[in-house]
Amino acid sequence: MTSERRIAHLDMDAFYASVELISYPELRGKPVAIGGRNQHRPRLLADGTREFSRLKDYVGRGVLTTSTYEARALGVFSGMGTMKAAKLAPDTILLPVNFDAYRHYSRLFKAAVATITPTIEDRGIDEIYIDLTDELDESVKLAERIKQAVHRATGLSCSIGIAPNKLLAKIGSDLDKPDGITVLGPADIPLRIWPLHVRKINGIGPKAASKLELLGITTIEQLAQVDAALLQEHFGRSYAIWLHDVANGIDNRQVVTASETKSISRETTFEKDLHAVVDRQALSVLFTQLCTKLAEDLHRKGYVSRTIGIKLRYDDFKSVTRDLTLPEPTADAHQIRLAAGNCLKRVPLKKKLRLLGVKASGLIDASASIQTVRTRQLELDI
DNA sequence: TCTGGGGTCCTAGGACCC
DNA sequence: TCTGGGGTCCTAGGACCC
Repeated sequence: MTSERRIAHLDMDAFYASVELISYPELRGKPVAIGGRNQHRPRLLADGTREFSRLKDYVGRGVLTTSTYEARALGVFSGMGTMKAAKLAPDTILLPVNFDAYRHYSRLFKAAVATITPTIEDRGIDEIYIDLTDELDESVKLAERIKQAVHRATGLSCSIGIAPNKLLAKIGSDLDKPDGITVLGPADIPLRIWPLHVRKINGIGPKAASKLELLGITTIEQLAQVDAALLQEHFGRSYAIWLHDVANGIDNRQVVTASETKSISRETTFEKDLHAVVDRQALSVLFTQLCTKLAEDLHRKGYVSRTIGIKLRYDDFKSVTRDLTLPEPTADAHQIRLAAGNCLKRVPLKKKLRLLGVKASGLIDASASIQTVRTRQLELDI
């Protein structure tokens, strides 16, 4: 017999923006957007007050990472081009991203949750899943305790959804934001899940959603009731089965508490598009810098990599990748640069480029790798 | 004034080996 | 000489997520 699971999804409220407000409390209640580079760091004036950049001060490429709820009310959202946001709401305060601070608060809130309950799955910097099945307390009580612990540790609020699986818990945490608690059971599927747009399902992105829309499907209810054969025609067997399951609230994924890093990468979008021939010198310098940073990342995290890859994005936004598996794993900047250079030779370079990236995959624990090298050395000696 | 950076997972074809 | 599957590795691209 299987007992009903109890899964929570915890999502920090406007996380990056909320962390910034800890440093700049005078911005509380104002529209604030996060994005862009360091020249938009606030300046301390002689009278002790701070002067902030505004969206209208921004020039160049880039998107907003997030915004406060006040900015969202003006139509300024994460992922939006900064220039576009500036047109909509020119006087919105602009702050540069400060990932070190976000990582710090991320560690704090996760540690706080861990003092309440141990089975936690990391889902990035600002969200986690928690398996509460073995906890004794009632769900709302538990959620309140977790929220209190997070608030004590960080001063920040979060929203929590509790449901029989990850899919519903994730949808639930979004239903009462910010600072909410939502508990969903099977009976809530037709009442509270089916009226929602299919995009609320984690795993249905823009492409799948617009394909569904062409079939006349926009709500989860319509997806739940569509003929299975029609879905298979348009999406292939396994994705069609998955769509049908999630529309009916079915999701058997476990909460996974440990996972291994699969790849590490560095990429950069240029201020202006560059051409492989005309801007050869500048590109080469950037390319080497990326490889050096990647090598540092590998060293710091204790990995060596068997497969080095590159990514290019052209001015028409199309991208290509190439990769190369090496005979021996490496974390050496020069080796990485050589391999990446070889990859670059296999790519068309007529169009202008807007992005260049380098990636290390096939990661092996560096200390384990030393062992295999020693073993091989011994075999050679024999 | 379009569209960042760092990830994961899936699919699919070809090489190669048994 | 021709004809098989199966399994694994490598590569490329794409969708999606935070």
